[in-house]
Amino acid sequence: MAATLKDVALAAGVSIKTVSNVINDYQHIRADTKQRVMEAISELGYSPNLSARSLRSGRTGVIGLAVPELSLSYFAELADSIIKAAEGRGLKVLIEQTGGDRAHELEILSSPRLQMTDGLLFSPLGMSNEDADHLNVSFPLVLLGERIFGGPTDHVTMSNVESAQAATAHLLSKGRRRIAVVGAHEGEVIGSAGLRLRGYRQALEEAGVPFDPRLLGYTTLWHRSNGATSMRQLLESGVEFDAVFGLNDTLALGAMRVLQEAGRRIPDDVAVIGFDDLDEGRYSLPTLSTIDPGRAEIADTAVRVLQERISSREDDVPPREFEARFRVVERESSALPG
Amino acid sequence: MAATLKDVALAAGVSIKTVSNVINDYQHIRADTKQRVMEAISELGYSPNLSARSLRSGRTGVIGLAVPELSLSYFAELADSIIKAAEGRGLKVLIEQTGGDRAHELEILSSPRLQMTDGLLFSPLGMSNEDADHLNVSFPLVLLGERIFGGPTDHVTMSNVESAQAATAHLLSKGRRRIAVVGAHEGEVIGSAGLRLRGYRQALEEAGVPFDPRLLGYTTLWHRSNGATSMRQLLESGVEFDAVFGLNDTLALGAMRVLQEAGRRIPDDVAVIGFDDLDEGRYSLPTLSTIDPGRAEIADTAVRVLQERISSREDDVPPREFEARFRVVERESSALPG
DNA sequence: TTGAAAGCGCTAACAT
DNA sequence: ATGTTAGCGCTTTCAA
Repeated sequence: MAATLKDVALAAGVSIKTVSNVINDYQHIRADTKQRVMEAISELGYSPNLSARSLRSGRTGVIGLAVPELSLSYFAELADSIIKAAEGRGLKVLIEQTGGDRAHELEILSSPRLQMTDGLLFSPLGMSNEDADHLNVSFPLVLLGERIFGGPTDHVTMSNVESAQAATAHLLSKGRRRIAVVGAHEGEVIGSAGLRLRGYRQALEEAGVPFDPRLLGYTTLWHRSNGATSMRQLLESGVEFDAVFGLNDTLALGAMRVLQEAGRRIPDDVAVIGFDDLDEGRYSLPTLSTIDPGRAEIADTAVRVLQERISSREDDVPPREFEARFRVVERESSALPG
Repeated sequence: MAATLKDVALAAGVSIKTVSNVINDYQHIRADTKQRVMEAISELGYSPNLSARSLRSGRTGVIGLAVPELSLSYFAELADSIIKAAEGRGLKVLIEQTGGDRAHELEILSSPRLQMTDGLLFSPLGMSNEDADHLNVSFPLVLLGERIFGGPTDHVTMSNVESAQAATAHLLSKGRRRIAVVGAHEGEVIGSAGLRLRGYRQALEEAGVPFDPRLLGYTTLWHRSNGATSMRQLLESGVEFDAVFGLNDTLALGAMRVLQEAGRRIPDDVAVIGFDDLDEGRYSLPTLSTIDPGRAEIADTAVRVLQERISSREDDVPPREFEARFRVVERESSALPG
C-alpha cells in the first residue's frame, strides 16, 4: 500500500497537518520540522493521493479538450499547442474525440462522464449556431472554432474573414483574377467555410473583381481526398481559373496534386494558397503558401481563459470573445513577380 | 452545490445504499424503488462525484498516454486509435507530451504528477535499452515502440524487422538493386531506425544484393525537413540509386520532394516506399507506397493489455510481448511492372 | 508554529 | 431487498 499523510506524520513525529503544510508550501514552518518531514516523505516514497485531494478541494488539475479527430492534422497541432500551454499552467489535458458529430458533441456537453476535469475546451464541428443554448452548462467551458458565435461562453477564434480576405488579396496582388475556391460548404454562413468564403468575396469586391459562383468547389469534410475530388470537378467543369484558395491546407494539398496530374504548373499556371500553416505545407512540392492563424496564441488564450473561469467563482463576468492575430505566409505555390 | 447521494436518497425516501445500488446496476432492487430513485436522480440532476468514487475504489477510469509530440503525424494517428480503443472500454485518455526527450521521459516514470490515472501507455523515444530498469514502476505500465526490448513490462510493438524486409523486398521485386535509405541513425541497433535497417539488410542479403553503406542517408529526428535534407546529401554525394526506402512516411515525403526538384521521375527513375501508412501518403504526388504497421491492432492490444494489468492484482504474470501484423501497401511511388 | 478533528461523496461490509 | 456505518486520504477551520 502507498504511504499516506498519516504514515509520514508518524515517521516524522508530527501531526498530519504539519505534513500537509509542508506539502502545500505553507510559510510558517520551522526549518528543522520541515527538514524532518521532507526526509520522511522521501524515505517512504510518499506522494499525495490526487483523488483524495480533489475530493476535498473540488479541483482535479485536469482540463478536457474535445476535438473532432486527432488524425486531422489541424486538430493534432492544436492539441499539441494546448497541451503545451496547459503544462505551463500546471494542468493536464484529457482528450475526447467527437468525430465532428453533432449528437456526440451534445452528449459531451450534457454527459456526466467527462467529470474528472475542472473545465472543458470545446471545438465543435457538427453543432451550429442554433445549438448555442446547449453551451449553457454548469461547468467552466471555453469554445473554440467558428461554428458558433454569440454563445453564452467565452470564445477563442481566428480572424477567419480578415485572414481569408488577406489570402485572396495576396493572390490578387500576384495578378490573378480567376480565383477558384476549394472546400466551400453549400449555404453555410457561419463556420470556417462560410466565414472564409465571405473574406474571399470581400477581397474580390474590394479589388473590383466580379464573383463567379462557378469557381466554387464544394466539399463536406475537409479531408485530403475531398480537396482532390473537388479540384477534379472544377477541372471537369471546364471553368477557367489561374489561382486556387484552399479553405484549409489539406484541401489545398489535395487540389495541388490533382492540378499537377492534369499538367498545370504551380504557381505559373495556377497559384495556390491554403489556410492553417500545417507543418506539411513546408515540405510539399511546391511548398504551400498559407495563412498562419495564430495557433499558439489561440491555445494560450484558451487555456488561460479557462483557468480564469475555473478559479473565479464569479459567474457574472459576461462571455468574452478573443480573436488571434494571423499572418500571410508566402511560399512557392504563390511565389510570382508581385 | 451539486446534488449528492444523500440528497437523492432523501428525495426518494430511501437510504443512500439503495441509490448507490441503482447507480451501480445492482441486481436485486424492486422495480418501483428503482423507478423512484431514477426520478429523484433526474429531478435533482444528480451525477456521481468521480473524485469521491475513485478515492473509494482506487480507480479513476483514466489512462495516461505519453508520446513525443502530437504534431508528429504518426503519434497523432496513434493517439487517435488509442482514444478510440479506450472509449470502447470505458476509459478516458490523458495525453502527455515528452518531446522525445530522455530526461522528460524518465521524469514521467518517476513523478507523482501523472497520478489521476490508473496506468500508463508509454512510447519513449529518448530512452534506450540501458534505461530499461526505469520501467520498473509501481503502477500498471505498457510499453509502446521500439526503443526498449526485454524490459520488465508488457510491450506492444510492430514487426519492424520483418516489415522493413518486406518493404525492401518489394522494391527488389520491381527490379531495383540500388536502394537508398533515408532516416538511418548512426550506430543504432535497437530503435525503429536500427531495426528497420536490419530488415533492409536482411532483404538485400536474401536477394544476393551487396550492401553499400554509401546508400544510407542519416538523420536525427524523423521530421519532414530531415527527409529532404538527407536526400539532398545523397544526391550531392553522387552515389547512384534507383529506389529509396524512407524509414517512415514523413521522411519519404520529404525525400520525394527533393527528388522531384532534382528532376528525377518517381517511380520511373526512382521508386519510393515509406513506412507508417499515414493518411498523407494517400494524397501526395505520386501517392506513396508504404508499410501499414497495424496501428489499430497496436492500439487495441495496448489498451486491452493495460486494462488487464489494471484489474488483475496479480503481479506475478511475466511481461508479455505483442507484435502487430503488417501489410505492404503498394501505391504509385513504386508501381512498376513487377 | 503545530495539533485535533470534522467532513468532502462515495463504496462495501455487515446487518436486518 | 434495503439500511447503517466505517472509512478512502486529504484540506481546513479552530484551538492551543
